[in-house]
This record gives sequence, structure tokens and C-alpha cells, in this order.
Amino acid sequence: MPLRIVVATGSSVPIYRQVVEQVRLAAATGRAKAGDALPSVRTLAEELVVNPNTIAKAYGELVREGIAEAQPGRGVFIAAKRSVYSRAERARRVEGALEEFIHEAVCLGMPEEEIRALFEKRLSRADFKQGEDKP
Amino acid sequence: MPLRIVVATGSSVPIYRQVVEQVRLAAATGRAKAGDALPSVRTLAEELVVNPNTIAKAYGELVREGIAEAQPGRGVFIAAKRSVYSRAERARRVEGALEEFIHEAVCLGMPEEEIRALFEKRLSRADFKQGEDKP
Amino acid sequence: MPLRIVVATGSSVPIYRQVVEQVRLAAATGRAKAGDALPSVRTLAEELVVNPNTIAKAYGELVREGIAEAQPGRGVFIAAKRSVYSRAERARRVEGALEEFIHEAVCLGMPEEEIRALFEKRLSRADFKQGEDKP
Amino acid sequence: MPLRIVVATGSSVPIYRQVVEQVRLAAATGRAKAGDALPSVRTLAEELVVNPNTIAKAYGELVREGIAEAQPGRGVFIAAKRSVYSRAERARRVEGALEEFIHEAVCLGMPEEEIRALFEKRLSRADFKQGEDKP
DNA sequence: GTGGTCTAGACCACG
DNA sequence: GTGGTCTAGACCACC
Repeated sequence: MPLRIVVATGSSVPIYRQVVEQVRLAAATGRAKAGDALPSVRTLAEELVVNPNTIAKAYGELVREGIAEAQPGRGVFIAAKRSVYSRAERARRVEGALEEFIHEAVCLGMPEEEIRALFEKRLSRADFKQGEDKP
Repeated sequence: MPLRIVVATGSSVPIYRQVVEQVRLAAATGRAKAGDALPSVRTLAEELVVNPNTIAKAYGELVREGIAEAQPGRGVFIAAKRSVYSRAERARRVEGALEEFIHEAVCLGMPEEEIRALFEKRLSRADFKQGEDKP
Repeated sequence: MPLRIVVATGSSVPIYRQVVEQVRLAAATGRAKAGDALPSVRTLAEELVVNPNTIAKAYGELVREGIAEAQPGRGVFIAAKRSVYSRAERARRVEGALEEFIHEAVCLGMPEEEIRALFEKRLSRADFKQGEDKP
Repeated sequence: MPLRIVVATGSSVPIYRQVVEQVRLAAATGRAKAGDALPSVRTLAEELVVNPNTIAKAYGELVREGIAEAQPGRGVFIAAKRSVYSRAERARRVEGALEEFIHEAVCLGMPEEEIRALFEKRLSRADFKQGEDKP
């Protein structure tokens, strides 16, 4: 089973980003293992009824990030785990989302304990091994 | 004093959103009270050296959110407090941002404790009384 | 002077890569400073007589790498230096080129001392502060 | 024994290039001598489980480089040693790869000593007698 | 005006 | 068949 990818075409988050994040997640949680093949650009494009370029853009990003490797003429594969990201690099990348969350909450007048409670509740639901797909 | 608004043109967050959030925050924290006047679109546009359309768009959003009320020919005013937000209403509104943050972090392979540390660090910097605007 | 970019359309290295590397280099050597504006996508596309998408692709990569920041409606700017890359990340990224060089040299029967001499000669010509453009 | 050739289908370097480089190396190091036969296109293709076109392309390149000679109807053979390469000729051939490596490193902000350390580490792993093929 | 996303379709290298 | 690059042109959000 070559990794199932689904997208919500109605969403405001770009299709190519949805693809990138699903693969990134699958690789991070171990659902996709090093060497696993991704669906071919054209195949996935047909399946999702989007333009092949959109998929190519997503795969290109995964390759540049080192999460996948492209073997021209053969396909795209999950790369050997390369110690993932450094702590600082990870922090930098989620910084924006954290900022947005705290800012929103404070703007709405949410008290500190309520923010923390919400955060802990969600964190406890997070799956660090297998899933994390929004149900 | 008709509510001081500042924007960072260097920031990557859209100017109109900066304006919206500052007013929203001021209303949420009590810095701006019901009935207080917002600066006129043209005045504020000149002061911030931005396009009047940008301010108009921000004010429009505030009106749609029920935070401000436009009184044609007179100006825009902070709306009567809609009983603030209920706990559930607040939770609903920040849910998306929380989701995004946790999702991003997990995708990048960040372990639970690291996510919590980042969150607490940022939370400790938050100002629950007066500011929260990115300096 | 908003950073001069030139490309060799005849080269086998993709145009968008040429653009990425020139900007990356300029940022690394200090020739382009944080906050400096890049030429607009459309402007540069006209100047280089290439499709705007090609430039957009290059800029997008720079943004994802954290070298530049896009401010929709305003333009693309060199980002504040974010501690650049970690040592390990840098090593990972040049690994391929190093491998290629050593492999080529060994294949051609070049003795160790000759490889080292060639390397040191080229390294001594490298400019770590201002230039590095292939003359 | 007609020269053993192995390829790593998992590698990101094209198969035909792996073949070219192995033969080139074998010729450079003396492992393959002038007049030695290369495996036939079809034999090798079957052995490596790759498309015959791929092997034909590799052999074609070797012939163009003067490393091998095709004798129609008989097969492909290692060419008479063209007095190996002169020092200058060797230098010219690896120049591009060296340039690429140094350029990349400098672009990424890698300091001189770090570049040298990386280079020396890799050089110490190089095998100047028999292998150099990526295992 | 700016950048961001997507579609459609082309050509090339690789297998 | 595979992915990689480029062109052309569209629509959107933002200023």
C-alpha cells in the first residue's frame, strides 16, 4: 500500500501544502518508512483530480526538505531518516504557528490558565507515533 | 485620546490584520471602551502612511465581527460589549490556531516535552493586560 | 541598488537555481543585507526574459529556506539573519557536491596530493565576505 | 573474468552514470586493461535487471570519451590507454565539480576551516587503488 | 502594483 | 512509464 493521500479541495490551505504535510507527517510518525514509494506524480494528480504540476510542486518541496528523494525515471521515495531537524530548526519552523495561537487567545481575552488547559488537552490527543491525521 | 494604533510595515503579517487585531485586543482588554471612537479612515491612513483602502478593509472586518459599529457620517465606534465571549466561544475561535501549531510541531518530529517547553516559554512572555502586539 | 541578478540561459543549470544561488550567495557574503528588497517577480522576469513563474519558483524556494521573506502586496525582502544553518545541516547540503568532486578526481586517477593541491588553490580564491560570483 | 559491475538501484545517481563511472574507474586504476572486454549490453542488462537501453547509453558514453571502443559484431572493449591523462587534463576535468562544491559551501555560509575539515574527512575515505564506488 | 496558487501543455532526461 | 523544467495565462489576496 503506497501511502494514501487525500486532500480537501475546498480548503483554504493550498493543495500542494496539504500533500506536503501529509507526507511529512507520515514520515515523522513512522507510518511511511524510508524507501517507501510515493504515488507517482501523474497517478496522484489523476486520483486527486488536480494538475500534475501541483503534485510535482509538493514533491519538489519534500525533496528539498530532505524528506523524500526523487529518482528520475523511477519515482519518488521516502528518504533515509537524516536525523530529521535540529532542535533550533524545528523551533524556528513552528514559531509562527505558536505566535498566532497565543496572540489569538490573548486577543480574545482568554486567561492564562484557560489557554494552558486548552493546549494540554489538545497535546494529550496528539499521536507521536502513528496517526495525527485530523479525523 | 482616540486609541493609538501602530503597525510594523516590515512584518510579514498584512497591515489590515495588524489593525484588526490591535483594535480587537484593545476592546478585549478594556483599553478601548464601548462607544470610544476609532480614528477616521483617512486620518489613520495618513498617520500610518498606508493606503486608505487598507484601513477601510480593517474597519469593515471589525464591524462584521461586531467589535465596532459604523455610524455613517459620524465615524466608527467600539461596539457595546457583547458580553465578551463565552468560554466555549473563545475556545472555538482559537481552535484552528492551536490545531495548526500542534500539527506542525508533530509533523516536524518535535517530542512532547519540547512542544510544551516552547509553549510555556512563549506564554510567559504574553501580556494579558495591555499589549501582546508584536513589537 | 536592489541587487543585480544575471543568468546564463544557455547553461544546463536551471534558471531558477541560478537565481536562488545568486541571492543565497549575496545574503551569505553580506552583499545583500537583511531588509534589502529583491527585484519584483514580474520585473526580474522581464529583465531576464523568462517566465514570471520561473522567478516565482526561485523566490518561493528562498522564502522556504528562510533566506527571504515575502510580504504579499509589497515585495520580497532579504530576511533577518536567522543564525543561517546549523553545522550539520550545512554539511548535509554540500555532501553531494563533495562526493561528486572526490569521485571524479579519483576516477581520473588523480593522486591524493594533487587533489589536495587543487582544492587548496581554489579555496584560497574563495571570498568569504563579498564576492564569489563566478567571473 | 570480464569486469564486475554493480549498481545501486536505490541511489539517486542515474544507473547509466554508475556504469560509466565504474568502468572509467576500473580503466583509470588498472583494474581493467586495454583490450579487456566489457560484458555485452544484453548480458549486463539482464544481470543488473535494468533496461538494455540504459546499458547501451552508458557504453555509448564510454566510447565517446575514448575509454572504450566498440567493435561492431564483436563487443565493446577497453581502449588502448591514451597515455592516461596529463596533469592539466585531469585538473580541467574535475574543475567543474570543485567549483560547484566550493560555491555551494560558501553560499551556505560555511567557514573556510569547516570546508577543509569536510574535504579532508572525505578524502581520507577515498580509495586510490581499487574501489571508490559507493557501496 | 505586489506575491501565491493553480491549470494546461510542452520538452527533456532517465528507465 | 518516471520526474524536472519551463512557458502561458488565469484568479486571488494584499497594498
